[in-house]
Amino acid sequence: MNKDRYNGKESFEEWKKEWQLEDRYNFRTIESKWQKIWDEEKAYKVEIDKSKEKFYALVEFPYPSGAGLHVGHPRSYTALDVIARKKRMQGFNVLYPMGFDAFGLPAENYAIKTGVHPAVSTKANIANFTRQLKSLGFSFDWDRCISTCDPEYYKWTQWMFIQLFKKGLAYKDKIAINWCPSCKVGLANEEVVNGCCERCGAQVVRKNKEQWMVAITKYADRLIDDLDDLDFIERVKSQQINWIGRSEGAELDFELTDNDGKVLDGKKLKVFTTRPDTAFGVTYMVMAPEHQYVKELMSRFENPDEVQAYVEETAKKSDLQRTADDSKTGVELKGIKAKNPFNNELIPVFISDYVLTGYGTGAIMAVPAHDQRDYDFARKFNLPIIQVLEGGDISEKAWEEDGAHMNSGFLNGMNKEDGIKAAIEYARKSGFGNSKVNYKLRDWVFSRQRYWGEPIPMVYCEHCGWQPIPESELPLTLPEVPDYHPNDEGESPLSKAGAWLETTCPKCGGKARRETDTMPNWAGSSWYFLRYCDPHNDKEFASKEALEYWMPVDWYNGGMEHTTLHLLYSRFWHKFLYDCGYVPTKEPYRRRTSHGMILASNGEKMSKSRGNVINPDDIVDSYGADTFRLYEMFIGPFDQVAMWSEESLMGVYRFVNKVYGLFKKVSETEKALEKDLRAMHKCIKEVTERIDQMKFNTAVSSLMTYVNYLSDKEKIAAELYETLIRLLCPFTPHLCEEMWARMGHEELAVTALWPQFDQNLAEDSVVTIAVQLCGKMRGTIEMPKDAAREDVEKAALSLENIKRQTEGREIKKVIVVPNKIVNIVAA
RNA sequence: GCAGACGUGGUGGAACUGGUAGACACGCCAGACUUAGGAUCUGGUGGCGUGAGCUGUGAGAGUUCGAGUCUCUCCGUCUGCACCA
Repeated sequence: MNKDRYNGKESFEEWKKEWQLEDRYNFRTIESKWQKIWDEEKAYKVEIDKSKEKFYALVEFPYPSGAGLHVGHPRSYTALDVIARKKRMQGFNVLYPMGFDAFGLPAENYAIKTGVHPAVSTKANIANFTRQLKSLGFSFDWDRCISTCDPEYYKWTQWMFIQLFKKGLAYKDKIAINWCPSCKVGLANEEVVNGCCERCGAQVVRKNKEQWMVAITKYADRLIDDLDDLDFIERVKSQQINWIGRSEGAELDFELTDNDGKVLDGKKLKVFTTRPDTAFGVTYMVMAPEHQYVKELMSRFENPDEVQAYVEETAKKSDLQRTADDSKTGVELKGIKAKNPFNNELIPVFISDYVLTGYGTGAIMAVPAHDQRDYDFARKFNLPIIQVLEGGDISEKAWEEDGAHMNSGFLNGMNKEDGIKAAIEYARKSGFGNSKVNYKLRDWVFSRQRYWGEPIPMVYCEHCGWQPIPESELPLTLPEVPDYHPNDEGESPLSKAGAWLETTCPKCGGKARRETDTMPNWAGSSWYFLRYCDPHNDKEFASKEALEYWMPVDWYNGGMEHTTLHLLYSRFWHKFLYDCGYVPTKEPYRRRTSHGMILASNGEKMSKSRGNVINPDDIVDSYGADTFRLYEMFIGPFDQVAMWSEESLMGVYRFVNKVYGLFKKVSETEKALEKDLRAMHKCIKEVTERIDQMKFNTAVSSLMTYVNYLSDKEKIAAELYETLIRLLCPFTPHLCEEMWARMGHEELAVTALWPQFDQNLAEDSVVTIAVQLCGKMRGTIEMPKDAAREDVEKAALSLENIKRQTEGREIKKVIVVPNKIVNIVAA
């Protein structure tokens, strides 16, 4: 017998004497007692058990920052903890793991400031997070805890990168990347918010650098199409689709010529357009200032100085400056023309910064009559505007709606769809173009000029180029470096790692140098849910058996801010592993939900600088973990933002104490009446359904209603109270565990069975029916459930109120909605 | 500008396929009780009206026996994307 459970007493009887004297709920001793017992008995440890149905609940693992847990974290963790606990009580084999996304910039910045090695501070932070998470009583299987900065973990992240490289999906390229001059680091498109660094807010500039890239664009179509079968909340789906930005159109070649129409050999200007059918309305062409032809043709221009000046001016601008100002600027490339392949007309060519180098081909055909941007530009530079779609007035602005084609040769009279088809067909036959799909999504910039990340397991050999290190040498561990500063040239601190850098080429055995960039912290989090399935495996990242049993994740909850970052990356990464045959499912997550943020009581974001941060430790200390958990579930609709309110928290605190106090009224001899059972079954039904629907706030109000009902009673039948304890257990496990033990149960409450409801008892036997006169409420009648229509009608018409008000009026019609309403329509 | 979500008491928010608007909680008011505790308990609480009653879900119209819910127009808030050809 576990003496801990009886507060050190020898028997249940002796312990009973102790708590019978207690009046108030002492959450401090009770919560820590059960946390210790759960820990010792490994109550949440889970193994593969094929006799049971599995359920994999997942929350985004935190970055272990020095600030500790934020009140936002437990909103997500408690929600899925409630779901995991309920599923466990319903007999599922539940995997609910936790770990740490431990590589990242703050640890490195801290190291720069203090000299403390990131590994040291990260370890301390993980210990603090673990303590905090345990103090909240989450049912994580701590034996499966992982950390992305652990070499045993990042060995596999590196291994997966090598697989990407081998399949040609990881490549080194010199491109203009987003460069944060403050962090001195390259950023992925997804990390740039409004032209600024997501992390520090500095304006991002373009910088040409050799970078490791990962070809996520190869998966663009599948990342869109496979969303169809997934149970993701709509805004996640639409944001991902929007971000990938698929658009169908055509690529067309426009030959470049000199002023007299003599074709310049090999210089065809390729453009992408979604409307090839408007080609007869093209009156000029525009290239991005970065376009390679600008450099290549410079000697031909009659105004090279002007062109060069514009190119330089554009290069100096940040992306933000470039997009903030939408007035059109540009320079004509004098001395060259483009030839419209549809009508062989010669048209001028410009450079302008409204054409982006990163999208399509970096050049456009301009149709000012039907595109507002082209229209603005044409007006400013006095270029002709030719209408080719009927229906609009183009004297003031572009006509961007649909209309039959005009001034368009063989396309005249066609609608949009046919016109596009015909134009592409013509281009294809004539050999100057074809249909083409374009994406806003860019390949993933995978290099970071940083210390605290996974080393990229590649070496450069003069003879053999980039080579992956042999897989037997993994993990390639992070070397020690004299200091953690990146330099202004954008070289990683690893470039100072001395002897570590020098190695031999795995192919030719000659001299080779290691890559010094590290991976972005989205790398480790792209596959962590796979490692949870088999976290201690040193032969594979996870065994086939474990992956086949546990995958996919059944329910994944996390922040909206990760929709186009982590969530997209990890779906891609997973699909890649699937294609290689390493994972059994083509998608990692079956269901994805998202919680709303928790704001300070005045509606502002909680932040250190505003000084309005609520520390979970303080709340646990003052009110207990159960109150904290329950409050976060009661605070409002789970998917919406919520404001922290200590006063509302008090209400929940009272409720928790009330449940404790109710125990005194529980009587073994008391029998539950039918009315009691109806209240109970109704509560079971509502709580069960509402948890599944993620309506935690109303699930809690059902429990409150039931508790209010019970507290009106003199004595409470044991059955009624036990059911309450089981229903409440996922929300407030410590309290429930204690009360469950006091009810005399030897097994843990967290392993108890989830109550079932009886549909007949969950509904009322007597219903209150509203009586309306011409749609206005006049009174109510009590009727047995499913009473006959005539009886209901009769009862309604005999209501005092109705009699009085219908006197002398003709009753035209009586509408009876069973068990709901009677509407009497009178003249 | 584009896309999406939303708008309900003093406050957070309930209301399943159109069917008693305001569940549950906070706050407030009145009372009880007390070895004073973050007390607790009882009753009340959308607005107007002594009352029967009237009125009420951002504004206006419409469909319907009946609209918070459906349709249209407008106003407002939030989120995401933003010169994507």
